[in-house]
Amino acid sequence: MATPSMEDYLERIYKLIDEKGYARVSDIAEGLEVHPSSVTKMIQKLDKDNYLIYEKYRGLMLTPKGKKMGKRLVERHQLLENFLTIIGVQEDNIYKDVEGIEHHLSWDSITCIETLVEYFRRDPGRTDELLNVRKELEADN
Amino acid sequence: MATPSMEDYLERIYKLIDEKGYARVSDIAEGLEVHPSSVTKMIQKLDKDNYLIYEKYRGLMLTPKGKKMGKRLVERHQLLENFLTIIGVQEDNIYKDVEGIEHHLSWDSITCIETLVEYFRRDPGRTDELLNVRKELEADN
DNA sequence: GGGGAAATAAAGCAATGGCTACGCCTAGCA
DNA sequence: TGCTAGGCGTAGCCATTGCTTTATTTCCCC
Repeated sequence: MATPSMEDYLERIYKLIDEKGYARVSDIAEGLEVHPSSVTKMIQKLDKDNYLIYEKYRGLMLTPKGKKMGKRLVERHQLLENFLTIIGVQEDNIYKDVEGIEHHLSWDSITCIETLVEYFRRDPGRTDELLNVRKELEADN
Repeated sequence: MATPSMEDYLERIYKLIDEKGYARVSDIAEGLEVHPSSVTKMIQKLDKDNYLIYEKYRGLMLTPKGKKMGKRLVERHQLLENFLTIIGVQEDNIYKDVEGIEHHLSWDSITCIETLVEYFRRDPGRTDELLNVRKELEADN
């Protein structure tokens, strides 16, 4: 099983490859705000766990396993951002909260949240009603 | 700011006091599945941070700050369980997921989730509709 | 072929939390 | 009142997770 940090790296790597076609150590380091040496170490771990194939100084390639996981991680992150946005969490809190919880939810929960987001997407009136509940609760104080 | 583990202890302590009137080291240890010595250490930390007043061998008392926080933590835990239940997460996953995320959500997010839970509570038809969305999504695969 | 940017290796540190071993209190029984 | 068992406390240690620092290596391009 991947640790939270491994997931962060994998997510970042997937995104970089998706956007630029490759993932360099320095780009990964910059994105995650860590030093390059930390990246090298983690890449070696990800290689050992077969998420990617790593060749020193040459670069890396995601394995099918790594691609699949990376994709899920990126989608999961996006989903959670959408979810928090929909229910009315302030922009400033969203990023940190997603960072905090994304590694701790079962795929079962993720699926259910997906459903929930789809539920609100299908009928915007539902979001309005949610907002009404909010206003009422706020009025009660 | 309290660390995740501090929150777990505080939550447990609050619950014990609420239910039995007092919180003994051994009860806390049992509840959290740790050794008593770990409990003593953490209690000292919680005392230092003014969540409780601790007298060796005598027991402990939550301060107003500790009571307030403990209450919030217990309620937060319950809320998250309710939330996951409502959206259809399997029982077996709920406890671990709540354990995982409870320490990583801003109070803003908690409030929004509270609203969401209230939204579904007010009209059970909404839960039915959510279930319908789920069935449709499942059918699509 | 040499210089500099990028990458890697090795060692170490810091935070968090837990455990073991042992010694100390104190309630409750005799 | 005094003893003792069980609960509690202290000190020191360990593991994990990640990150940094420093020093070295490699690659690429002029």
